[in-house]
Amino acid sequence: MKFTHATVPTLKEKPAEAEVASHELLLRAGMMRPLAAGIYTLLPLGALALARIEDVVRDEMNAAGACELILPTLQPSDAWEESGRWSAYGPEMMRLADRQGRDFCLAPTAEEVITLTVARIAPSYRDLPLNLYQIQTKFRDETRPRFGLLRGREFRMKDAYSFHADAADLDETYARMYEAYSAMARRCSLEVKVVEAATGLIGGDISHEFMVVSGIGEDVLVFCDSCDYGANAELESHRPSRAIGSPGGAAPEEVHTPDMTTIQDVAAFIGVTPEAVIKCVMYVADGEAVAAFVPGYREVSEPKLAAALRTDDFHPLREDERELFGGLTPGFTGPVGLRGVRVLYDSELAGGQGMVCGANRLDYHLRGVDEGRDFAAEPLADIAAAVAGDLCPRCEGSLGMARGIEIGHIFKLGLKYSEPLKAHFTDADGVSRPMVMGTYGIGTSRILQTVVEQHRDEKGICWPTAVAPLPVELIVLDPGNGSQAEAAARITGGLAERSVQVLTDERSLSPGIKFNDADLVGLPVQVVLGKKLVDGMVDLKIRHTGERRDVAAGDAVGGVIRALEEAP
RNA sequence: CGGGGUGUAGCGCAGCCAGGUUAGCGCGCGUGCUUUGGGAGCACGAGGCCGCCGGUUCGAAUCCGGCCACCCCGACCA
Repeated sequence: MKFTHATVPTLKEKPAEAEVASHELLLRAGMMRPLAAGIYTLLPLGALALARIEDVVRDEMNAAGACELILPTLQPSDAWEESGRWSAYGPEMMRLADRQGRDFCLAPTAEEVITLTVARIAPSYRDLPLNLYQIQTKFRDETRPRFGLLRGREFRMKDAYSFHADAADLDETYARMYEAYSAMARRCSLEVKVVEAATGLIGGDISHEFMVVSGIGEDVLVFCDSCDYGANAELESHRPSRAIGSPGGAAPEEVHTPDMTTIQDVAAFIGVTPEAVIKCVMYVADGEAVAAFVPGYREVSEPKLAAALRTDDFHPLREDERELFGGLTPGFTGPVGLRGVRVLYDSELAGGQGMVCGANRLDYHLRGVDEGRDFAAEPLADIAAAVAGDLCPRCEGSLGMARGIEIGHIFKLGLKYSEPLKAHFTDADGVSRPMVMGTYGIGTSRILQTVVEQHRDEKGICWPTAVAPLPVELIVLDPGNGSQAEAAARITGGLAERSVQVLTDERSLSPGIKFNDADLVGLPVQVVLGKKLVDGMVDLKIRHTGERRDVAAGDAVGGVIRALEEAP
């Protein structure tokens, strides 16, 4: 493939829109171009890299016994109405109407459609299990698209759906998908951590996310330093390592705390640590006032709060909603004597003694408050976020935090779709039962950018061989030189016989430009044809190490093959 | 959704505050010559609804209003 034919519009300068390295490099290396927010054209090299990644995914799915199919991307609302997600998915779904005014969406995922399809073609337990997947473009009208392909509104994803006669059979496939996903990441040279995750809009009981640890990740992860426990912060569980409260004993006493609305201020003023203060965060959930209490050194976890409240429709109290709390003031609200609002206490508050909290009176706090005696922490719920140093829920290790890029997510769905969409089968006893389902997604375009994020240096991308758009770039320094052209043809032909594709840069440009473009594009092995060819030598460069070798022109093909075998 | 920022040639930017010649610079692009092992030199040249609509003015890239697009931050921690 010629460099010019591949249209590789490299950029010398960083495009203004690129905030993260991988985004910048994909643009500068001429692999993609933006069309609108979160929507990109993949140019030939980008399309090739995506194809390599999707080949890996396809290969592992097939090896795990799944079969590929193609589902419609344009889907009628009916299916989504039946599952209840037409409304539940909200504004994130791209919706449109046809000329008759019938509602459709551009599919963000495909549980409904696959379930309806399988319901009609697999009536018997003899037809199960099934594991069907597709690799397709998906659409989600993200609140805030960003970081190039990492959070796009149009993106590529492999989505698989499995159907089983019982939960044990689902467990088996789930485990196989877990292994397949690990293998895909490995083959893409991505190091993943698997964490327990919330099931969100997809639903179901159990799910695991495949995360690439990265400072630019949008998810916060919690890990144990001694066992394999790992969880997304949105549902982690932890055991506190610090004690709350303070030495006390006496009855509650009001303290004048003018203008002290932060935990820090109040704790310092009264002479206790934040561990002794009860933090009250005020929310409005489904139009009702909710006071969430957590230890002063922690923050409320809104994803956990949503789970505890059983609603997503809540937000922190706004100025104009104060009357819902009977005029109580943020900063001075506490559990003692609080009435007329819904309350939730973080479990850690149970049994706290000698606590400090808002007095429900402007500019006053209470100290010497004991849970049980002065107020009852009911109901208890896990609504606080973890802090580094908390203890593991499973062992004696302690928890640390990291950020991660979610590349894959697998779910045990159970009956969430098969019941409403009536995906029933007849079991061996002649009884009709809903199928037990699983769903497994992996973002291939997101992997594309994640690979770049994890494999690069100051000069450009360093593609791992397995997913490089092409394995070799051949740089012909003087394309007008007959012997160089001849050698280029011979080497390209020799490599083609071994199924090694070559990107040939035979542009009439100065060498520096071609060298720099080659490093920017980052194919694993570079072959340079230049002056040394007179002495029968060519240069070979290993991109990821920068190592250069002189190789006899006659052995160039062998040299490249050897170099590719060594490259990661 | 809330807040902030930016829209001027393919890319990166200046010009705008203090309105007034043919709207500039670097890179890129075209032609010619010279160059050719890490982003070459000279010469000539092409390329702009100054995001869109409206207003103010003798005159608007510049001032005012509205809209659109893109980017960033935040989504309230008391």
